[in-house]
Amino acid sequence: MDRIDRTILNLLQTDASRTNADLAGELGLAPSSCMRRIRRLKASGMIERIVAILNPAKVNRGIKAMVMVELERHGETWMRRFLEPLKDEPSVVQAYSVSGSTDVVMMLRLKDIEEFDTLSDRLFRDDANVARYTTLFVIRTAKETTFVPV
Amino acid sequence: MDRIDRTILNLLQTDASRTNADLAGELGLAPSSCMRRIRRLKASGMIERIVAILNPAKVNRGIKAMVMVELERHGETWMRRFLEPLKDEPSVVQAYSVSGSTDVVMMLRLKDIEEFDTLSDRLFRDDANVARYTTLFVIRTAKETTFVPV
DNA sequence: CAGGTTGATGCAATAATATTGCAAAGTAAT
DNA sequence: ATTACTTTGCAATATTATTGCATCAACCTG
Repeated sequence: MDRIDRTILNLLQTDASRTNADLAGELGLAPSSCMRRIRRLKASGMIERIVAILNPAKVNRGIKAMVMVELERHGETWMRRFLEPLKDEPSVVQAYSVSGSTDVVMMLRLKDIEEFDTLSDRLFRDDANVARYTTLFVIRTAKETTFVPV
Repeated sequence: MDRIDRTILNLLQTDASRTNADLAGELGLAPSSCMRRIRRLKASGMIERIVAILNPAKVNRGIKAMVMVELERHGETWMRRFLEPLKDEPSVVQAYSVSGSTDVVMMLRLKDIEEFDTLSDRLFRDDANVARYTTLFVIRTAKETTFVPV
């Protein structure tokens, strides 16, 4: 992990559709050397995956909400029992257990309010272990990036 | 936007490093047709970008925190004045203005607690318009995806 | 329902890009 | 200095993307 690797990571986080030769040029490396570095970064797990980022509004997922959940019983088992099913909920894009009086925070990507209603019925109101939940709807997105400086 | 386009979007959201021929095969399309669809999806802005997703822990950004901020004055101008500078903070990966008593919610990606201390000094304590802020540290990440079903 | 328009398709040729082997140049430790 | 190990660039080769073109299907319109 030298300066060149870090530059590669930053460039690929911004645009992974660039050609290898292009990247190599920017780094002052030969294409083959550059490619071997990228492959190493993938193999080491530093680069987890290459994905397409969609425009949520254009694919009909314009609504974003955050839900903070307080559980009745917070123990490890109950926590897992609450978190596990979230993995299968396509509308749940992020779910974390957190410090503080709130137990879980999650981010939802929704089509409309009705979808929120249906989902919160299923995830919160029907779950006896959910003591309380608060929803914050996103009004404006000032920043939203997958980029992590390295 | 037919069923084929939707499938393409879902596949590319999962793995955008697949070859076009590979994708085309899975869809039962000729490579050229598949590629033209992808290009159209990019041109229409539905596909925003192709990026590399890194493993935060492996690039020394293992700590994740969420901060909820309440402003003294919440008007449009003050809101913008608070949000705008966040775009230039590499540690701030998400920032939203939200409904409810909290004005702003943001997600931070940090190296260590010291970095949090430095950052919160700069963003919150030094800003006279920040009335109150609460920090939730992420204990466990149950789910975190860029995938939006379409 | 014939005729025309539009847009999507597959094929095949071509261009661009990725991948590999290999010799040379660095690097670090002793 | 010598060795062991890693990284590099080059050039040949293999993959993959891209384009032109003829065909086909859907949809209007008169």
